[in-house]
Amino acid sequence: MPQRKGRILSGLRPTGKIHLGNLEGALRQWVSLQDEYECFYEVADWHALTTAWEDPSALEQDIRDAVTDWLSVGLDPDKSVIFVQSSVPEHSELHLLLSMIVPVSWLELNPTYKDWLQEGKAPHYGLLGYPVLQAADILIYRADTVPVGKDQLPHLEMTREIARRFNRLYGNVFPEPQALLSEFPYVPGMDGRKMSKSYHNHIQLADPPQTVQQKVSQFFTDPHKLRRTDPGRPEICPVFALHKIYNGTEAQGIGEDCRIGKLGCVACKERLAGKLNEALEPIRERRARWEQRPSEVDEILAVGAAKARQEAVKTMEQVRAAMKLWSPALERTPEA
RNA sequence: GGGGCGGUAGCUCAGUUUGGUAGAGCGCGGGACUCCAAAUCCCGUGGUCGGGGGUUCAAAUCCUCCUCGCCCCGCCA
Repeated sequence: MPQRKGRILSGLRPTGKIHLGNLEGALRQWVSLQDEYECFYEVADWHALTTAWEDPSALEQDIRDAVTDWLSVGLDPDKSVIFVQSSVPEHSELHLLLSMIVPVSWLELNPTYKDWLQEGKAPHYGLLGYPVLQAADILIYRADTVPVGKDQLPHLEMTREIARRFNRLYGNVFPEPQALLSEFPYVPGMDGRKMSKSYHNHIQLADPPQTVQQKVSQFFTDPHKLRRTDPGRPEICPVFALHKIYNGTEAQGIGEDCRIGKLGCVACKERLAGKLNEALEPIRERRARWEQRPSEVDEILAVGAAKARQEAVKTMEQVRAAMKLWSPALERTPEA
């Protein structure tokens, strides 16, 4: 293995087939980091349970769909460790131990938690502890680098504080993970809000060309541009935002033509759909191949889990030693 | 363990007092209008009324048992 810059842990909750927002917000960067860093990419199925606990029955398929997409966009199991969080039970042990040193007051500031309360919903233990589990995810691999967007910085700061507190109390076990800050293009959905599965405004990588075309035609546009020849405002148009991502060479001209009323929205959308399908086609082809080999996907996850677990087990040995915990012969497993 | 409140459309809820054809808003689908989309207007889709049993000509509504959820109190660790 060549010398790498450091070790990365990143993950996504398995929400099924991934969409353009996931692709631009995380996966594209994951792919590009594979050669420079030692990468651990996690399917955070326990995190998904914080909202899907009532009916987890779809999780299994969602995990398969997500990983199939990950592989289709170029995550390479020979370069990166691709695994499912719950396949590495050591995460839960570290989470438990960390939960002892995390004041509840830190967690009550979490915006997600506060929103939950605001909506009058009954919060549960797991939701409150979400940031602790995130910290465990990162620290258990002794990752020193975490790729994040600006909005995710506070979450990483929590992990750093937890690591500092642990290291001060018990000894220096964890590197304090650094943010690998990067600018992600804003990916709007069909209604102009941020693309998200929960808004139902998303375009999936697995969508067939006709579906992509249809969804693009349903995109929100500048409401001032009522007629084809009316001047539009590309800066507020989600279709233009996507042109900038997927039609880099023509985007500027399209923006100008829109602004002077030379280009109508129908034509503009048709051109975008074409570019989008051009970009998605190779992904779709690879996806079709992976779909025919589900057992290979399972095998990749099994190998990934074994590699991940190897590191996690090592970390937990250090953690138990640092905390001077009772340490029986854990290797002795019950007779089958 | 005790008590209070609640479960009605995909979502938020009204309707229960006084039994009489199950509603509204939002969402969703279609249409009109628009180069699309949005907005607006029109039309439509919407339900084991948590479950069983009972009273009654008739029960979302009254009685009863059960179940689930939230809150408060008590007890134990």
